Amino acid sequence: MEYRFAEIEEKWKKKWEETQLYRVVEDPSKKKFYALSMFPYPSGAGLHVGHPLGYIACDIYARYKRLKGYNVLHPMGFDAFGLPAEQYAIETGTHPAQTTAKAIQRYKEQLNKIGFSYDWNRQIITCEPGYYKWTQWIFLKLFNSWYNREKQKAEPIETLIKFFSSQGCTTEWRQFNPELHETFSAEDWNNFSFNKKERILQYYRLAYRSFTDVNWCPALGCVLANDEVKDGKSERGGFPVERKKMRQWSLRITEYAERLLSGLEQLKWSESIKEQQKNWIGKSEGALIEFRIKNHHIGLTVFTTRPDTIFGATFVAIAPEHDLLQIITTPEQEKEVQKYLTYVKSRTDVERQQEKKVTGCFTGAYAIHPFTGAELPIWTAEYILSGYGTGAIMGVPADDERDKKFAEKFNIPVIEIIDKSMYPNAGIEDKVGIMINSDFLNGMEVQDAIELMLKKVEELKIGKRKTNYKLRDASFSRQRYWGEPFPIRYQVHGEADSPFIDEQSEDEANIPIALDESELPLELPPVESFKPTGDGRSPLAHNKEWVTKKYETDTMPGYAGSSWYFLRYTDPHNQSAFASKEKLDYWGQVDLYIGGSEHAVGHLLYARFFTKVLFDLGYLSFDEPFLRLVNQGMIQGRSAFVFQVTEEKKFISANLLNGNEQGRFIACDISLVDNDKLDIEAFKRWRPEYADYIFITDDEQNFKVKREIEKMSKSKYNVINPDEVIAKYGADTFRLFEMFLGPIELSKPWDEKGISGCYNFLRKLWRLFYDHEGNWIVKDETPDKTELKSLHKLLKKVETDMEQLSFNTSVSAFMKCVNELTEIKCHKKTILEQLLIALAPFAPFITEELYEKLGHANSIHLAKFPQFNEEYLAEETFSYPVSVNGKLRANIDLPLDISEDEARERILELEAIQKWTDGKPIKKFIFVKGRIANIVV
RNA sequence: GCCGCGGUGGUGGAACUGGUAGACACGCAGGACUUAAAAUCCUGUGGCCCUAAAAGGCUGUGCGGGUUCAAGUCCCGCCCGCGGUACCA
Repeated sequence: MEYRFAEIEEKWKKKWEETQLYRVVEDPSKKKFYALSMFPYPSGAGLHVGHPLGYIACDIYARYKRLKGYNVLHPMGFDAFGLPAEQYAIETGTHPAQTTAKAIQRYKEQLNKIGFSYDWNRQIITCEPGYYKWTQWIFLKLFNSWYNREKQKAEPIETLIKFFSSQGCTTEWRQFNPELHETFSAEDWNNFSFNKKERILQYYRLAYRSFTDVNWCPALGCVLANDEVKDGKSERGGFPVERKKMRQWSLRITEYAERLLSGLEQLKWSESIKEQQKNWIGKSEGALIEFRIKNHHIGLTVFTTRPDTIFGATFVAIAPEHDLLQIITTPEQEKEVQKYLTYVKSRTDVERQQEKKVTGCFTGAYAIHPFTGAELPIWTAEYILSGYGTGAIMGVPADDERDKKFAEKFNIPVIEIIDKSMYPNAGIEDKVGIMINSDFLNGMEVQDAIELMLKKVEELKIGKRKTNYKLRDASFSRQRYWGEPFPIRYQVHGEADSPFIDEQSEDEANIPIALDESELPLELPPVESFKPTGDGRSPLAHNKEWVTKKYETDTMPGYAGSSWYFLRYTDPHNQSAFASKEKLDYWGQVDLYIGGSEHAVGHLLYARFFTKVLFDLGYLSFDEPFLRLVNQGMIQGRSAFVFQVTEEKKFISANLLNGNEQGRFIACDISLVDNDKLDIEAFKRWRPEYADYIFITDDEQNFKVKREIEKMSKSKYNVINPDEVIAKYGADTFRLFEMFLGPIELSKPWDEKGISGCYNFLRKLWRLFYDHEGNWIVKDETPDKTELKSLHKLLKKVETDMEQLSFNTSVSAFMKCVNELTEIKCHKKTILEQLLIALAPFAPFITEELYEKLGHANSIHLAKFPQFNEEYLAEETFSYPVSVNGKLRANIDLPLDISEDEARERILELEAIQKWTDGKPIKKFIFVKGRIANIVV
């Protein structure tokens, strides 16, 4: 009987579904394990071979854990709200719900072919009202909470209201938000109107609406979060992004900066992802220092991480957007400053990033140096960012690269303050050296000077220690249709009190009112057009009923639903809670999370934030969602190109090109290429416009294409569809091969050449059970030592590999074991049975089939993973490599339990020893038992 | 620039705490079977030298140094590649 994978896989897919083999329920008698793959966004293009890599790895581990006796939660679902489906809807008019449903169906079909052990009963789809009801519910929790800095946790907004009504708000109050610019007494508070109170509360709510700078993408007609913008362009589509002030929703993630940072320590994540999150959060410790302004009563506060360098400060610079700029600019400089501001505004973000010009303008004002009393000119410059620190700096040209350039350009004096002669390799900004020209700091090491200056500044009350973070609040509204509606309605304007938070607002100037939980889900209504309105409002504004009801017309961003989906899997059908406490407590944190590293600062940070908030509010008993994170590498495609000669109807084979030809490379579909050879006729059918072109072939009549490794994508015609691979070799081979390609973290091109090795392996395995004539050749005999050793060597290897997810080496070990068993003609049942169980996570179909043939009524996937036994691995003799001065000379078999002295005797008895040592006396005899023997002469 | 990761045969990649570098697979070469091809099986396969052959020798993990009886692995100084990030004070 031959190994007929198609039949086998069809048979078991059906059976598994019928018997609900992978259904999992909470079972307190068993230890739980939660293995999760990042759920996909189902695009119309379907899966390519790169997508399942992480899923397969996760599935192997989940299956392994199950064999090890764990109760394993291994769910799958779909991230279904988002831009691509909506862009498609705008182009075609098809409702995104339809496109999405179709794509999901396709994805599921493809996934099921690969033989995953998902419990599909737990499937979740983020765009279904049953799911997004709870996304909305969580939004309400965010809206109705504030961050208590004293207790370092989120609390219901009621506690803040209670505080205000009994204590009011003073500048001394730790929670006082300087953005508010307002203090009040308890009595004031109690007399405030509803709108006024709400306006103040907006400064504390974890989800709040404000008028702020946002990344506006005109082409997409919507706002983007910082992590959705790359190099001044939108991550999706690559459209230019502008800075714009808009009224919109944000999440106060900045309050969690410190916890998001310190929480990383305990996590088993890759260094690179942790590092990326750390950089994104961007903690830096320094000081706020106040400079008095000449002829003004106000002060100017700067942020610096180098207070020690203050004696080197020769100017002060503020951001062009700084509030004080207009106030301090002198009449003489007024014109210049206005001119400069016009210039700054004309510069787009992209321009700013590409050409970093040193520009600036003197304001005419002077700051008074707090120690020397010197008058420092105040400049405004575009290199000072309004969003970071205080938007103002003290310029120290001697010790800061940018300040130095600035001073050089505008002829500002430099005062050297640090002697770095002791550190010849130190850069200008390195925190080393001895202080000079710095009054009471002179002679000190930089590190000590920083500390002393911090103390001094606080003592003199001209500043204080301050920790700054780069992390910004997360933009949370999208002027889009295909997303979760906000459970918010606006209070109709028209009352006496001030409109809304920002005075600039012009329309629907209202206070946002949270819907009641009982009103959820607030379902997404139908609209006539999916096009953005063009005036910055979402397509929901087209829906009259929606507008009449004063609902928020923006929708939530893509990451809303994906920031908590892992919690919903624990209890996906719950109607009365996002998940029950018991189930959340049982399944707890995700033990293993596998997904792409592109989510390093987006999804992974938001998910941690949501988890922490829910933890603070008492809904969870853990505040980190993902204990261990593994990022699978990308599988790249090998794109193919044909060379077309300029202005001639001619293509030239790539191996004939010498680089002097004039022409261009045209991407060609890789399905038309076999072993770099193009099927010319097929190419002409694919691209009829080239039907009458001439193809110059090489001596062997072959037309070769140029290959290039690129990201796999439909537009590059280099996509490999897993369905095709599975049809050709079967899912088991596909799974093995994806793992065999290399470590999962590694990016590598898909090269199908090697797949035959994996396919052959399975056929060799099959041959251990059936001979060429199809006779069953498994015997019920007692295994001997060699056979046991071969098996247990494998079992041990697999077990250690599993914990490191080092699946490529495991697959190799299986190959080696099967080779060995084939060689010694081992067809013994006990050996083969254990081999199958160990292999089951990797190749679930073939192992299931053979296991049944061995006479088992139960599924192999419910078996127990065989425990390796060290005894079988023990050697009787060991072949000691004997080296002289580190150079290997011979291998000598010695009994394993031989003592060191005896071994030395035996080695020294060897005749050849004289030759090796050249007759020189032996100085030392190094004897590493079980490893090596080395003689030093 | 800064941060992180890496550099091993023709290729993908192995190598536990420093201890016989190149497991496993592909590819390639030779052989068996076959009229032939495919498939399958067997043998060989880092490079160089020597040999009729066997045996043997030298060399070899990006480059240059160092520590050690022993270095792909540790230390110092470079080079290159990938990923992230950037007027963040």
